[in-house]
Amino acid sequence: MDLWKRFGEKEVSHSMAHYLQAVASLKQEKGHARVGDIATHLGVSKSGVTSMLRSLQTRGLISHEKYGCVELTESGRRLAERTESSRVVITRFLSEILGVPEAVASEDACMIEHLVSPEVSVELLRLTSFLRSGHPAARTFLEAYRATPHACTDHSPEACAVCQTSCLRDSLVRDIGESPERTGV
Amino acid sequence: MDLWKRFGEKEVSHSMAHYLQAVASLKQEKGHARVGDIATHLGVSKSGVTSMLRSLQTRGLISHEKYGCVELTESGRRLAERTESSRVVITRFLSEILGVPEAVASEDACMIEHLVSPEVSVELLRLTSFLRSGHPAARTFLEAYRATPHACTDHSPEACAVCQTSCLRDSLVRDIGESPERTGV
DNA sequence: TGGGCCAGTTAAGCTACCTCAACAATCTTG
DNA sequence: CAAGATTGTTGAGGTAGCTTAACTGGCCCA
Repeated sequence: MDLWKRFGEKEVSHSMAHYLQAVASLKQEKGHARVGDIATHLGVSKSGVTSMLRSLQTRGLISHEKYGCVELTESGRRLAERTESSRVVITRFLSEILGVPEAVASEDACMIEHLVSPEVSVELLRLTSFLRSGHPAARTFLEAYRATPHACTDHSPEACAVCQTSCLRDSLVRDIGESPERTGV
Repeated sequence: MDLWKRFGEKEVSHSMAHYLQAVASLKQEKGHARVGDIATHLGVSKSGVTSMLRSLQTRGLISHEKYGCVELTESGRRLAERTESSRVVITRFLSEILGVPEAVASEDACMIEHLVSPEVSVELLRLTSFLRSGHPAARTFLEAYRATPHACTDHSPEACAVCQTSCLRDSLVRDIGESPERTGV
């Protein structure tokens, strides 16, 4: 089970995904993306940008020549778009369906957007979309769901359809609020 | 919007989370966790384990003295348990509710388990649990949901309750299957 | 035309996480 | 109780992704 090692084998790292998104968003905003713009946008040093651009170019995701503007290649553009879509889909699911605070939803989505496979994102979109569609079954379900407290509040694994040997909820709830304070959206 | 920079400020990295889980699982399995066991379990070198143990000890998550067994501290144990619970919750949601293949669900869960906040995990558990509870509204909903194709299949953003300006689904589906082959569960 | 200035690059250094190779400590066994 | 095998540590080296400091390229203007 060396699944965990694939973390380092992802197409792009968390940083890379955000550099790509920065380039895409700057191009859209001001028509071009330069080293300084990217540095400002991401809050990193210009030299950090230069060296990251080198490695993105090696991977064929951007093109950039000395002192020139940065361009996304076709695969870079697709990757940036996909990551962006994942982020939107995840954020909306977390805040509108699960009902977690906006700040938590945004932060979590930002952390995992580049790690979630497109298969999962597209199904998450389908679920969110159906629940928001106004379909009678969705409407009824949401009402019942909002009205029902968590089955595990009585700490009996038998009451919960997911917990098996021990109550999974216990190990989760005790850490809520311990995370670093999240600044407003 | 320096949200993305918090990636590096997480309590533990992906690797650390898996080292902690390895220690927990080895202790449960064989009563003790030694450097060699951990190395084998994770598929890394023993020297890699030694140095990671040093940094986990610095963070107060384990205790380990030269040539001795590794012990989780209280906070290490809690963190390991929480990560493990998140993984189980996420995996079950992805495969049982979203219906993505087991291999995809496991891999995605493994990638994000340590990044998802407990607030989100606990709500995900609540949703999964309610959907599996057999509650009439849940039953009806699942039936209708399984029977309804994705609203965006006609590529009209208007048809989808989530897509706004452009169809989010388009940028996701085109990359499905491009990910590295996933070996069986 | 030669300052001055800003953008961008290079260089050196840091942390994290891994590797392999060599050495040291501990355990096992004759 | 001393080989010898096993287990663990140290050390050097590599990649990724940042930092600061110093240097260079290109432009504008008196």
